[in-house]
Amino acid sequence: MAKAAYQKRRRVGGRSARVRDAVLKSAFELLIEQGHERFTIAEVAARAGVHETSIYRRWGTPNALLVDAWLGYFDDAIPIPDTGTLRSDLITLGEGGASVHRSPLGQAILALILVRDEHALKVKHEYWQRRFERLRPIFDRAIARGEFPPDADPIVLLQILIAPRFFRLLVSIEPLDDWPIAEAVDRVLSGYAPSPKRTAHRRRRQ
Amino acid sequence: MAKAAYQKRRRVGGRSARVRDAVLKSAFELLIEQGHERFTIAEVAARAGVHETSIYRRWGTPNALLVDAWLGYFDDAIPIPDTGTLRSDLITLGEGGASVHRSPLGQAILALILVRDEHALKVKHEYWQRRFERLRPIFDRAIARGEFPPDADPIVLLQILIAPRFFRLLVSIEPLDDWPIAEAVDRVLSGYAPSPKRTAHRRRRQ
Amino acid sequence: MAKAAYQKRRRVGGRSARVRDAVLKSAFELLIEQGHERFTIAEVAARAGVHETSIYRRWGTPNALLVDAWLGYFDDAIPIPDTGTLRSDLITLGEGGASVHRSPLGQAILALILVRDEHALKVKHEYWQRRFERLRPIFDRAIARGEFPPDADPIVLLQILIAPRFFRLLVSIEPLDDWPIAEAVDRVLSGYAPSPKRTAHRRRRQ
Amino acid sequence: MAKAAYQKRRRVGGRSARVRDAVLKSAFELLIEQGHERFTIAEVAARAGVHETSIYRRWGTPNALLVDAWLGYFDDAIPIPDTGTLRSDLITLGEGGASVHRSPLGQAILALILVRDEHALKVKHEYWQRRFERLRPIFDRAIARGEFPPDADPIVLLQILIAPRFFRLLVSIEPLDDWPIAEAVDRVLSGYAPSPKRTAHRRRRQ
DNA sequence: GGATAAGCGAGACGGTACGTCTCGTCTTTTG
DNA sequence: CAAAAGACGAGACGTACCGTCTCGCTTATCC
Repeated sequence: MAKAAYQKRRRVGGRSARVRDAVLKSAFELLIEQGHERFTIAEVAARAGVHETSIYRRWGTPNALLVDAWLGYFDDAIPIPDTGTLRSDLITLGEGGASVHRSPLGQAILALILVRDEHALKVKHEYWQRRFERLRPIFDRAIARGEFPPDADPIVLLQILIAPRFFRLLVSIEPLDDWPIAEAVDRVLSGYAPSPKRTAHRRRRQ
Repeated sequence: MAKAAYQKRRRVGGRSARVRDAVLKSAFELLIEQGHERFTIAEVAARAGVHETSIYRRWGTPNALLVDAWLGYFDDAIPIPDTGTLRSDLITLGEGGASVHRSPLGQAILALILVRDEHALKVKHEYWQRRFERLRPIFDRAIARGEFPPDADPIVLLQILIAPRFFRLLVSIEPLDDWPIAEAVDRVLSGYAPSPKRTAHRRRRQ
Repeated sequence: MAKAAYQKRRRVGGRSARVRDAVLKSAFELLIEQGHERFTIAEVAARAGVHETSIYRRWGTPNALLVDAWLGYFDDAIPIPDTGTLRSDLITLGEGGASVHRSPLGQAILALILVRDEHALKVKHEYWQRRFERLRPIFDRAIARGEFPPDADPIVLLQILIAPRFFRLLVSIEPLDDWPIAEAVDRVLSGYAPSPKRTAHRRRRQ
Repeated sequence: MAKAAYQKRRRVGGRSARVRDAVLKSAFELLIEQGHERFTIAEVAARAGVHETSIYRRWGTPNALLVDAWLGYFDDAIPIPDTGTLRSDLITLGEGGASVHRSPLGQAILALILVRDEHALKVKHEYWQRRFERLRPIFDRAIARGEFPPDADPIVLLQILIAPRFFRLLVSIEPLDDWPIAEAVDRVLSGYAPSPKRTAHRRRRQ
């Protein structure tokens, strides 16, 4: 795994490691404090007490540094709920997401969205694949409880519920507070109710 | 109204108007061709045959120009459907959206999302408010046909259906083709079916 | 002569004259207050309550306006002395010059020196010709008193005595206070003393 | 040692030195060719084959560059004479000055006079102090020959003789050819003749 | 344990874009 | 119709940031 190789290479405490850690830490803090607009290599270097050139040598571009900082420090802020019912799990998830966006961490998320070079796109794609994978247990439990059809794609449901948050933040520019989380969950969940009439949509995603 | 006064002052065809139109046209074309990254005032000025200073005088910043160009030229690219059923209208809408994002116009839309200064945010908010207002007739007709409950907020439904497109484009970086438009419409629409069991959610939005 | 034509055109009291006077007045004040560096047409126009274009129409360039303002308002600040002896006259003259350069009016003088377009050069040349002509009576009186040889050129003497002031202000950048006015007058005047040994230099200037 | 040789090589042929030299050379040439009016950073950069930004980084303003170029390239163009008599030395000096002003180098001198920011003033003050200091040997020799009183300030005499040249160039706008160099020297020198009657003025300058 | 490779600090430079300032001209509007 | 008002063309200035390069030195690694 990447981390082991990294550990071996870095010999915790060496100068390189010190530089690397200081830069990533300063980068992430700067990202949260000032947002994407003011995220400059010069400022990161100054905060980290490191020369700009060292950053260019390692990361090459501000965006690569930004993505690296994001990856290193952005642990999944929203825990995976297990409340006993799917409806409640999904509502908890939605509320967690909204609260993250109200915290300063939200800056970092938005910042990353603005980065659209190839590397960042790849990183983000993989992040969300992992994220959805880690949410799958919610649906495994729901299926076991008979709350969710085994042949439906949970990712579609998740994206339907999660997407409006980003839509309102990024596209339509509306406050998140207005969004009726529970209503949305209920409306959408109806489409997954175990009804004899609705057997139409099978899993279409691999 | 402001527009009338402006029209009166500008005597369509005057030098100012010529400059303004040439700039906006060039700006929008550049935006579509090259995207946000390569959208520079110098290039717009060169294309429009206008001096850079004139652009700075009028718009001040590249972003302001970008927003103005977008407003002036981005007419609603997705027509408002009227196919006879709500389900069919919504699917048509979704397919229209997907096709727009596959066209070069999609560049312009993404470009605007990356602009997050105060003015741009205001413009985008207002654009989407109008957009949703103009889609309301779809639901008026559906209500008349008994396909949609009169006390539900159609905007919530619309955002649920539209948002995943942007989520996949901007956040999770997935192709739009994978998205099951019809399935999503059917799932969500179930939550609005005139069922005796589900009368819970009243309009909560003003 | 230009002045006559101007008088005819100006219609004392008309709008044009009002504009002209306001502009010249503001221009001269600005010149004295802020010096040549900050002398801009925009500022003059603002102070005079006149549109910039009006100034451009009349004067064409900032320098022309500056020269005109200088001409109109810079009356000879140093009176022509008549103290009874040539030595005393020249010392008085020198002290007058030094005191002018210590007053805000000195700004205006320096400002004009920095203007070196053709028109300004011509104006300045003529100004100094007139100035020297007006100082000639000092020497007429001195000749009558036997203090100055009738065949010497007084302008040479005047320039020798006046020039160091400008040299120190413009070239060697030294304070005027250090300059020994009386000593210089005495030293130079020795060369014009009616001595049997020195009859060499006749007038060589036309 | 290797390091010393290396240092030496680097200072002479390093990139920075190359840039610096090219810029100063181009700047001085431009100054002489085109005068102060057309002295722009862009043109200097183009001539030196250097990027404009590099000039801004080093010198900040056009004036600072101009002054630096002047300092670096304006060696004393007028040699210090030693002809055997003070009178002859001073006449030679005056003729040298006049001839410099007739050469293209005169452009550079006038250009510098127009620059009156703080730095330029300081540089010019120091330049003339040095210049006068370097002319002092003329008077040491004259004193030894009994041609100049040991207690008089030679700088006063020098300024009296040099100043008219600048006065006519800058202030009264008259040709230099008209100026009677020898007459002026003779007149002024009379004031320094070792006469028993004239013991008035002692050195007042430190 | 000494040679050697890798990385860092320091400083400049090339390059792109931005935004400002002033001058001078041109067009539009108005009295 | 002439002057006022307003916008534009032109060009220089100065700034910010990005990314590259060279050099000298320190640290880590390897034989």
